Amino acid sequence: MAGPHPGLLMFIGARYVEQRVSDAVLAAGYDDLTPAMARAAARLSEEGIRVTELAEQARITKQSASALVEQLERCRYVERVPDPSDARARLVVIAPRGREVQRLARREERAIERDWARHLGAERMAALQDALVALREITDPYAERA
Amino acid sequence: MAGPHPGLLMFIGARYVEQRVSDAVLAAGYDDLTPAMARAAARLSEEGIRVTELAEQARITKQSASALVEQLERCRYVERVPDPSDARARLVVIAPRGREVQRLARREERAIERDWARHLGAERMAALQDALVALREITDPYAERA
DNA sequence: CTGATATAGTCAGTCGGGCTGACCAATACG
DNA sequence: CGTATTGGTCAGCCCGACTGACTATATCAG
Repeated sequence: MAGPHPGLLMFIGARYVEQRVSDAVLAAGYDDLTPAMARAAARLSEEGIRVTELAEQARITKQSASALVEQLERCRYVERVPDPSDARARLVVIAPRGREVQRLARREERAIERDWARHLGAERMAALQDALVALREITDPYAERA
Repeated sequence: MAGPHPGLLMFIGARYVEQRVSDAVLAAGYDDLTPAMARAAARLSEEGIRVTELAEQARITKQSASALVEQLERCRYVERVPDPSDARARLVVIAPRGREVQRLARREERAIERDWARHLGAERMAALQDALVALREITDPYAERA
């Protein structure tokens, strides 16, 4: 009776979202963005961030983060500028091309939410969101930012 | 207001489950099981399955599946026996050592469910499960088995 | 001030786990 | 039968993680 484990169901849902967003981005002609690049780029803004900090947030090594940023730079999704407050560091800043993709991705995410709400009904959708947020308190104690 | 996207929240939850189960398995001394091997092994039973079929279910190529089965066999988690109904094929069958790990993993999953239920309360937990199952209808139309 | 330590980042090398393409062996079928 | 299909392997590639060793700058204690 138990049915599939909620962890598996969440995995399926998460995979669906990633696939659909990635398809939308690809369909819009951004064919040089790998999933790993996209995941890193999602955390960038005009503000700028250091490679080390990015690595911590994404929970990868700074070497991996550095490699991803390099690719992103080559494809003109980001730029690297010197950090005025520390000569050792450089800030990774989102570039216009990167912003476009971020906007696109967010639009697709909103579309997914609408689809889900339509399928579940507003009430169950709210309950889902509520439970997921509450669960995060114990599954992600170190609070990664959205 | 919008809050984090449900897809991201599901990703966090799924990652938590995978990590915790994998930790439990490791702590029990099964240190030669990689995540990919474990994912493949989860789909095996005494019944036996062909590599090609396993590949389809896991959505990887038969070459990848074949490599994983080879590793699993080397570590004595599975055995390969000839398929009596087709001389080309061989059946991948779970071995005793593999069964042990499966039992261990299921036990940990149940523990996670208890923890989650305690944190959310029975009602919200049920609502979560309900919504996730319903959502699967549109996020996994080709119905992968648990 | 200076020397020790910490921090930002890179270089080099490894590994796991996906992928494609080419291929072999057995089976099924017109 | 001969041809197409199917189960599976072999070979080679690539991406994205990892560790370890290193440079350059910053910071802090004495």
